[in-house]
Amino acid sequence: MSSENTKEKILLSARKLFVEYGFAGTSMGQIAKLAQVNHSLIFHHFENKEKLWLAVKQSIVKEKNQQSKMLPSTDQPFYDFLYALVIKSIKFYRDHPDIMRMISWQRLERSHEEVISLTLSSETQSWINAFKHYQQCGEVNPQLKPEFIVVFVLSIVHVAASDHTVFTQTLANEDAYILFCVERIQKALG
Amino acid sequence: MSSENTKEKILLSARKLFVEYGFAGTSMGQIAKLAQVNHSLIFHHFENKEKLWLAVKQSIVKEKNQQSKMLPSTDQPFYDFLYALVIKSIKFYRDHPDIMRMISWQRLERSHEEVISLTLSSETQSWINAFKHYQQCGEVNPQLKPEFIVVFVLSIVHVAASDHTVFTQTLANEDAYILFCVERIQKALG
DNA sequence: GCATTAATTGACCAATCAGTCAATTTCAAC
DNA sequence: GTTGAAATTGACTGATTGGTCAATTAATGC
Repeated sequence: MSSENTKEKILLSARKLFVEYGFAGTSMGQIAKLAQVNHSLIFHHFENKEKLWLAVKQSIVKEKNQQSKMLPSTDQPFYDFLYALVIKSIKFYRDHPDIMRMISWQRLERSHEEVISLTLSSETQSWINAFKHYQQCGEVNPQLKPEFIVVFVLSIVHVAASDHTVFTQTLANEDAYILFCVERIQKALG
Repeated sequence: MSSENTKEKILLSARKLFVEYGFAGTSMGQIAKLAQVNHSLIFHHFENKEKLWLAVKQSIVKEKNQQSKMLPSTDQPFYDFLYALVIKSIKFYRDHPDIMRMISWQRLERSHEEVISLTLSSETQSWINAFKHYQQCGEVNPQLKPEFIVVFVLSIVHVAASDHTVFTQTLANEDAYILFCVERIQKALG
């Protein structure tokens, strides 16, 4: 069963390089070298570069869907729920940096392809339902559109998890910022 | 003075292609073709691909600093200030899509280079001062760290301006969402 | 053990890559 | 009008690109 093994090796090497350097920035030669397989083997197993890219993307989608950040219980007070949600989301992004990078590459250099949609929006619906629940409890302002709340919260979480270097070179005390976010979101939605 | 003209043509074509396809995804041949100049002329005017990239980046930084989104007056009530700030920022991003794309390319494929820092953080200080002012007025909670406020607001604005397709395929009524953001931020910071 | 299928190899391809260079043209100053 | 410098050209390079293909090797089913 060396076949599946090498195919896996190629896929892993391709993933490493694609995530790091993107589609255009990665060559088949580099992938072969990293995977320590013959150049032509890649084409035998994955037809061409496009297909290999899609295979890598699919493997990331799969990983994302498997280890999907489960929603915290909605039985607890809203603040606890929100805190757990934010922490869990940030941890998820931190633990799976490939996903965010792949999404970014896709948006920049492969925005035309929609065959496999690699987005963060797949779990939106369960988030919406959770917020609706807290609106019925009276812990969240019932006049607010749940869809807006989700985008609002996700924006903040997304930047907190990975992106804040865009806005400030250094953000002293990241943990304090996360706490800040949770408290401000609660206040905003209450 | 055809010289400066062709140099400008090359720079504009390079910018168009770099912004669209990134560094690795753009070839000198493509640039020459688009600029309708001889291939070798590019090297005469810009030495090599790296230098050309830096020149493009610098031209974008220049444009950004010139047409920098001025801070709204802090003489008005906080809500009006905040609303103007958000609208202005979003409009700025929408009117200058090259800037955001270039920042994204830089972060993905050229994270090593810091010669010219193309960031959104250059105006952070004036934002901080504005928020401090409203904290003294009592319109913004004085216990909140101004640095945190800036990152918090910028996260929301950034996504509202360009990014929300990451989270939801379609966000019905974007204007309503912007209003939603302003109101929620005000509540969060009050 | 034999036949069939799949995995693996290395040689090869045309196209494209960034970059060089000598020769020529253009232009401006005197 | 001559001269010197800069702009422009086209031919060229060696390396790399994605991809093919026939031949060889290894694994599998019977």
